[in-house]
Amino acid sequence: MSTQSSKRLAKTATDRQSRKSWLEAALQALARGGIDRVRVESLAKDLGVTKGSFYWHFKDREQFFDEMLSFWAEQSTQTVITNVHYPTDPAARVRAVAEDIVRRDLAGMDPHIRSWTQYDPERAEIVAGIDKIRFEFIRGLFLAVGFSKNSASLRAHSLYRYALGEQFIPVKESMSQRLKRMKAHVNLLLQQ
Amino acid sequence: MSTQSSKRLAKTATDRQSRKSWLEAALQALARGGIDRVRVESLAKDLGVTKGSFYWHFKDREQFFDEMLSFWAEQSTQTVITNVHYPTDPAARVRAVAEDIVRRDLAGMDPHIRSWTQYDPERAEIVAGIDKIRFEFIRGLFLAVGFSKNSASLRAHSLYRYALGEQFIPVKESMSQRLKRMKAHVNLLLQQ
DNA sequence: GCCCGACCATACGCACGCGTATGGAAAGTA
DNA sequence: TACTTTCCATACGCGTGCGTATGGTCGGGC
Repeated sequence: MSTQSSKRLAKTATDRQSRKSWLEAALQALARGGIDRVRVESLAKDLGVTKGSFYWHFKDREQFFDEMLSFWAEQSTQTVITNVHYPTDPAARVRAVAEDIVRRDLAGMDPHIRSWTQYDPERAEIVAGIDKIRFEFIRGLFLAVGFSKNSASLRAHSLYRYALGEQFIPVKESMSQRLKRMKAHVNLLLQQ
Repeated sequence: MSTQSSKRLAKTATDRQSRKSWLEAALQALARGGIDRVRVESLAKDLGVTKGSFYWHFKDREQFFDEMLSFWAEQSTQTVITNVHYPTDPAARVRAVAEDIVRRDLAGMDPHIRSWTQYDPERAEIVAGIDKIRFEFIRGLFLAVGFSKNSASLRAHSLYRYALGEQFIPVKESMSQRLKRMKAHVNLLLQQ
């Protein structure tokens, strides 16, 4: 029984791959049309298979949604915090991270994830956890610059909320414009 | 034929009232569960009537959605810009408006409207129009303080995006906390 | 008192999409 | 080669919710 369950947990490589392709297709669909467009038969069509595959890999749509959120959370925190070969100068680090946020967010999933999970308390809680992690990371950057705890919190809030707000503005703007504004905004935050 | 059409346009008072009650119920439902929960039979139940009423007042769900958006846009721009007996001192005006934004947004429809219209280009365009109006209003406030065109634009962007980002943070925070942070943020923007 | 139009109730057809049941191919295992 | 496991295809039942068709009620003009 223990061997059985362990074998059950240790999925094969193709299994993982197939699951992953479902999740990736789902996030793409989410970004294009919201959670309402994430439908198993539609995704199956995109992947060139049928529902049979879906219900082999996943229990049902709800559990699939949970995995979507985990999938996003994982690759989201990774790209933000870990993958950093940023400058050592504290102020320069802030600028570099801010630029990265703009760049990542343009093709980002954040607004779609939020628009979706907003009405589901449990999932909203998970997103709030991600927010907290990111916030603390940014706050640490400002602390390193030399701001007081309160000042650093305030500036981290300003930066994070600015980035969030930026995502929900559906203006057709070039990335350079957004980058330019973000730089100016960061300049304000780094003052004094 | 002209009398007929004019009579068709001039709805009765109860007619208007009934339509309005449908729209108000719809916005409430939108705020609670997103556009997916805005369903005619559900709204009918809330209003204590049946679908018959809905399809008497509105053509179909899509047209009803259009009216929802118009309804929100109208009362949204009104409360933001027109209804102002704000201080005359420019800087004080900025602070007063910023506070009002926080207060209004806590019970606001903005995130729900955005989460909904985001995936519909035509409706997103309408929301973008509202954004523009608000932005210009805020920009005018900073111009009145004495900032240059560029500086005023930047600061208006920062303020508006901050407010937007704030709406999408589902943290259980008291209004006083949010107000406090907003004040601090505005202080940053009013510097120099 | 009759009629007409405004307003809503009731009942139905229909599409869409979820989940399930079952079959089948292909690859591994003995 | 027989048997099992993995993975997907096919077909169906079923609920939900939209739109429509039709009937009913009630007040206001003539």
